[in-house]
Amino acid sequence: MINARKPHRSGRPRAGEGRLSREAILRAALRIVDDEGVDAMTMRRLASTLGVNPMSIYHHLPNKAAVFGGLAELVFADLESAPPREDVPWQEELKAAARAYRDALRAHPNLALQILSDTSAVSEVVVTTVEPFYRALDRGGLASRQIFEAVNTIVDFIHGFMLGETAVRADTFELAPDLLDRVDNLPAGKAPTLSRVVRDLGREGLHYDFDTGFESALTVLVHGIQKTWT
Amino acid sequence: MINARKPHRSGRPRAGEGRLSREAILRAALRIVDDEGVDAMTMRRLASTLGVNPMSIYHHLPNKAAVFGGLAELVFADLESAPPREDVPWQEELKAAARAYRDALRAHPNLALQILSDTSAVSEVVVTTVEPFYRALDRGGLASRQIFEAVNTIVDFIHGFMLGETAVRADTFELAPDLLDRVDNLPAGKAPTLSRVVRDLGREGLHYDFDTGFESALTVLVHGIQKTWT
DNA sequence: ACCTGAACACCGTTCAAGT
DNA sequence: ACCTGAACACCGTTCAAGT
Repeated sequence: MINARKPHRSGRPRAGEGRLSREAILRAALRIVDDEGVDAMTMRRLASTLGVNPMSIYHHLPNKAAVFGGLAELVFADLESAPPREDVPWQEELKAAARAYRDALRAHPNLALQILSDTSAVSEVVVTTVEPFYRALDRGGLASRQIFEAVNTIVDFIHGFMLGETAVRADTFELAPDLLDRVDNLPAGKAPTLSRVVRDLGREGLHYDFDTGFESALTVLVHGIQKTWT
Repeated sequence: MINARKPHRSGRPRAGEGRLSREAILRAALRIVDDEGVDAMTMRRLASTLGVNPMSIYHHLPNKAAVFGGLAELVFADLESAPPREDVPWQEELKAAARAYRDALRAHPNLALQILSDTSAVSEVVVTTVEPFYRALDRGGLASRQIFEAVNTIVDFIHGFMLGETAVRADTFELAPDLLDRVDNLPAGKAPTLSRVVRDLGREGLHYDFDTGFESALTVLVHGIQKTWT
């Protein structure tokens, strides 16, 4: 219970004292989520951080879901300012859009899962956030329907990727101890190809690097879009 | 509180009466999740369905997270029996693996999000479940490292796709009313390409079909893998 | 209009006690 | 060994009352 202030006594806030506002509440909520994770972000905890009665929050946001919805906005707000770049091939522009999108989610790892699983938050925010993808693919000469499908594919990939990335703390993690063990403990012949691949990679020191994995996937996706639709 | 049985009186279960077991608990839990969603699946509710004291469950599973972990196993268990098929090109085998993986998750839409966001559940289960992907790509002639990256890309895509698909009830939903409205309400010039594409699609009746979107993405991914690594 | 206090209907889990 | 009952330390939210 760090940062807790005494609740006001009843009635209007004293003059000069910062009053509660949607923005102040969301800022405090984001801090809690970033520092301690989504489970720590309870309405009671949030109120205590703000030095306020739990119920006061409900005058600015209708419920807890709305708090997380507001946080989704906050996270994607950083993303809207990416400037058009016509000095690189459209393929590079597309990759840049994907990297920016990933970075926005990565800036608040504890929040990513919450955002990705909140339908209304995602759809609300994705709309205003995908323009760079659309622009790049438009420059690539794709038809509207193709642009639409391609963007969905890339965005879905990024979401799935972030699910994995934000679930793990480090940028790089050793699959070897974990994965090799598990594969070795499988009944013989259960997953022969998987076993062989994992052992092959084990030799070169099986570590997984998220940046490399992301770039590798972007290459595949861009190649695929090109081959399918240009 | 449908299906609730009277709790036993204290002591051992009467002879002949089905005793509590990990399996019976998980089956009941899956039923609750499928019927009423993850939020309804509380330990107390689960116990009441089983006609048992809430604490009895803890003798078979250490906590609530373990219950959901067990459910993840259950869902993926259906997947392990897919037979090798060498009568189709490796590209088709790869797509078939992806479709089977999606179907397994789709069979329990309410559980999908829970599974996807549970790191330990996913990693535990994915290992035994990805062999068909590995086999297909091996037949495609990719090197171990490339197989590894390609599988990660596809699986991440499927996860992201399922995030979207399971968040929405219907197989098909009309983007038009929602999306068109939202795009029209954007400040002029904010997202010109997105606006144009959405209006283009609006003309042909902008509905989104998950099956079509999934197949379209598979084509892109397979093409991309081919172009990048073969 | 904005904030508070008490209360309601829940949670997951620990712990000691029953048989 | 397996199950129970009571209790602990929480939740989100409603509602009536304060200023």
